[in-house]
Amino acid sequence: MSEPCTPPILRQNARPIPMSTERKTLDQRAQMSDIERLRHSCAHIMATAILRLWPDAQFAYGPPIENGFYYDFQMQHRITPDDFEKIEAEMKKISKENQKFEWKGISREEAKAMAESGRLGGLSERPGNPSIFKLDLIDKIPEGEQISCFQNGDFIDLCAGPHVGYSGKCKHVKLTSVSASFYMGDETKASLQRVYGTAFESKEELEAHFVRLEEAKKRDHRKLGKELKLFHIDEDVGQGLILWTPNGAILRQELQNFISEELRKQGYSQVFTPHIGKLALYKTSGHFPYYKDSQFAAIVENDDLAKVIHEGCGCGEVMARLGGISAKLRQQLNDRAGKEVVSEENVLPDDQLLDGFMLKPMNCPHHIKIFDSQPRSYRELPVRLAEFGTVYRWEQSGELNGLTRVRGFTQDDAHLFCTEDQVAAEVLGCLSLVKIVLNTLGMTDYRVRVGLRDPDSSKFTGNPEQWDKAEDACRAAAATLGVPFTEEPGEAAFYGPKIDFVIKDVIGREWQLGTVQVDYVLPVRFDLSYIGSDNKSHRPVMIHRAPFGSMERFCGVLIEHFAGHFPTWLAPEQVRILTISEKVDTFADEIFAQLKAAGLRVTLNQDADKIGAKIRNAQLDKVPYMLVLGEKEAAAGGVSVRHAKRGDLGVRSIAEFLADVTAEVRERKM
RNA sequence: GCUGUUGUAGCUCAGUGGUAGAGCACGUCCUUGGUAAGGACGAGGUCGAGGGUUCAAAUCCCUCCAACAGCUCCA
Repeated sequence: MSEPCTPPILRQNARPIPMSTERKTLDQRAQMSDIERLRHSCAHIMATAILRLWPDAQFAYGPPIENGFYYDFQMQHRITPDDFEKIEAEMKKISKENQKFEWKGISREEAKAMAESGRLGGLSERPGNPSIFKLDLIDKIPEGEQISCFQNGDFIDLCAGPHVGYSGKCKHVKLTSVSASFYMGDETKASLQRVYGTAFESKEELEAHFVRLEEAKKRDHRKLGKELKLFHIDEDVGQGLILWTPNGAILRQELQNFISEELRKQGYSQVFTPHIGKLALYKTSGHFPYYKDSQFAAIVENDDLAKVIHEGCGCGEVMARLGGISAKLRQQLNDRAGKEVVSEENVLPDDQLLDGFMLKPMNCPHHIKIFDSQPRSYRELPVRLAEFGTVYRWEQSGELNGLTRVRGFTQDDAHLFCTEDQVAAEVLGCLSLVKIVLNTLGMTDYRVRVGLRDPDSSKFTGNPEQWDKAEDACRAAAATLGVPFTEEPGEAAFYGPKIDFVIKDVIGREWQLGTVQVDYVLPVRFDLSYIGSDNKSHRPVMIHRAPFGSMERFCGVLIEHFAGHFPTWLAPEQVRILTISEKVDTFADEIFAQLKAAGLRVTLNQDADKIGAKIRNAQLDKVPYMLVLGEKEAAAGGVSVRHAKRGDLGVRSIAEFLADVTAEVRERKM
C-alpha cells in the first residue's frame, strides 16, 4: 500500500510541531521581546561559565524559549544537576563583571577562520578543537547575508542577537534541568547536552515563576489521581493502561452521562462495537500497514499460527503474510479510488495470506460497517453513530504521561454520514456541543484551529469544489462559535479540512483536545452509498468527531482544571456527614438514609476522631459538602453545612439542604 | 525509542559497605471532643527485578523494568 489513506484520525493529541526548516531573517530575529533578549543573553553567559569550567565545550545553539532559555553543547564532562550550583556561581560572577555585549559584523572568511581556530564559541583560540557546530551553522547562512557575532568578556559567539547591553542585567537566573538533544533536532546527528535555565528581570518575578510551577505541580492530575484515588497505573497491567478506580469511574461516568444526554438531544444514535477487528478491515481503511508502528501487533488465531509454524515460516515471513493484501481487495480499492492507491508489490496470493485481528486503533471502520449494513436513503441522513469507543495505540514509552498520553483510551467518538449539503450544519452541530460541554465545566478559555488545505500543495486529494465547500463550512461554523479561531493553511488532513479544539486551563497551559474532520476518502475506500431523491446512488460525506479527544485525556485536564475540587455533580463523594459524638449516631443515620434516598453520593464518618480532624480529612479529600452533626443539630432537626471552598454556611433545615444540593447536581452547577 | 534523573512500608521520604527507619495512612484500645491533625499500643518491607564485586551490598558495578524531565519553539 503506497498511500496512507487515512491518517490517524482523532489522534489523542497533536504530534510535536515539526521544526520549521525556514530560516528567519535577521530582522525577524531582531524582534525579540525584552525578556527574550535577557534570556538569550543569559544563554551566552551560561556558555561563558561552562567554558570557564570545561574549556573543551563545543556550543551549538542557545535560544530563548517560552519560559527561559537553553544552550546545546557537546563536551567530555556529563553535566548533572549537581553541577548547576557551580555553573550558577560562575554566571553570577560574570554578571558582576558587567561585561559589555558587543556586536561585530564579520566576513564569511573571518567567521570560518575563527571557527576553525576554536575561537568562535570559545573564550580563546583552541588549537586542535575547531568549533564544529559553528562551522556548520556558518555554512547554513545564505550567501550575502550579514554574518555577525557577539562578544561578552572573552566569549565570542556566532550570533544574530539581539542582546542586553551589559551582563549585569542578567542577575536573576536559575538553571532548571539538563537533558539530551540532537543537533538540529535530528536524531541521526550528534547527541548534545542541553542545559535549561530561566531568567527574569527581577527577583520577585523569578520567585513568582517558581511559585507558579509549584502551583502546577500541586494540581498535577497524576498526583491528585493518587491522592483522590481516581485511577491507577499498574506495572503488571502495562504502561499507559489506565485502571479506573471507583472514584475516577464516577467522574468519568458522570461526564459520559452528560455528553450522552447532549448527544441524544442532537439526534445521535448510540452504538457499541468490539475492541478488535479483522486485519482486512484495516487494510481497506488504510490504517494497516501505514500506521503499523503506532499500533499493537496483529493477533493471530491459534490454528493459523500453528499452520504457518508447521510450514516453517520465520518471523519475517509471518509478518509479511500478515501485511499482504489480496489481489481482489487491491483491485477493489484501486477501482473505487479511480487510481492506484495500493501498489502491486503488496499483493500476496490468497493461499499465502495470513489473517488476524487487530486491537482497534480507531472506531471508524466499525461505524462504517454499521452504516453500510443496510441500504440508506437520503431521507435518513445524516446518520450519526456515537460510541465511547476504546482504542489502542502503541505510543512510544517516552511519550506516555498519566492520563493525557496513554496506550488504551476511550474516545467520545462519533461518525456522521451525510450529504454534501449537510456538512456545514453538521460541523456546526459538533461545535455547539463542545461549547455547551466546555461552558458547563467553566472552561471558557479555548480556541479553535481551522486546518485548511494549502492550495499550492499537491498532497491534498479530492476536487477543489468539494474542498471549497467544506472549508467554507468549517470556517463559517468556527466563526459562529464566538470564540477566537485561527485559520491554518496546510494544516488540513489530506482528505478534508478539520477543526481542532485547544483549551487553556486555569494556569494558562494549553491542551489540545479533539477534532472535527471532514472526510471524503473513507466513503470511497469502503464504497459507501445512499439513494438520493433522484433514485440514484450517491457517495455520502463522513465527519469524524471526538470533541474531547478521549475520556482519559479529558478527565486528566479536568482534574487539573479544578485542582481536584470538582463541582458537586462530578464529585465522587458529594456529601460527608461528620458526627461530633456518639450521642448523635442515630440522628446521623437518619440524615444519611435521607440523602442516600435522594440519590446523593454520601458517606458517614462516625469515627472516634474529633470534629477538627474529621473536617480536615474531608477537606483533604475535597468533598464539596460536609454536614456537621452534634446535639445542637439533633435537637433542632437541622444540619450544619460546611462547603469545602466556601467554609461554614451555618445551620439549615435538612429539606432545604437537600433541595439545594439536588438542584445543584441536576443543573450541573459549577 | 534516545539522553539524564529517580525507584526503600499503602503514601511522603531519611538511611552511601556491617543483615532496615520516621511521619502520615491502617488495626486495637482509651477518649465523646463544635469547623483543618486528642492519646496509647500494634501490625506492616525478599530496599523495582536479575546478575556481579566483597568476609559482608538498600548502599559499589552491569543488564533489564518502571516513573519523571527533556528530546518542538530554530547562530
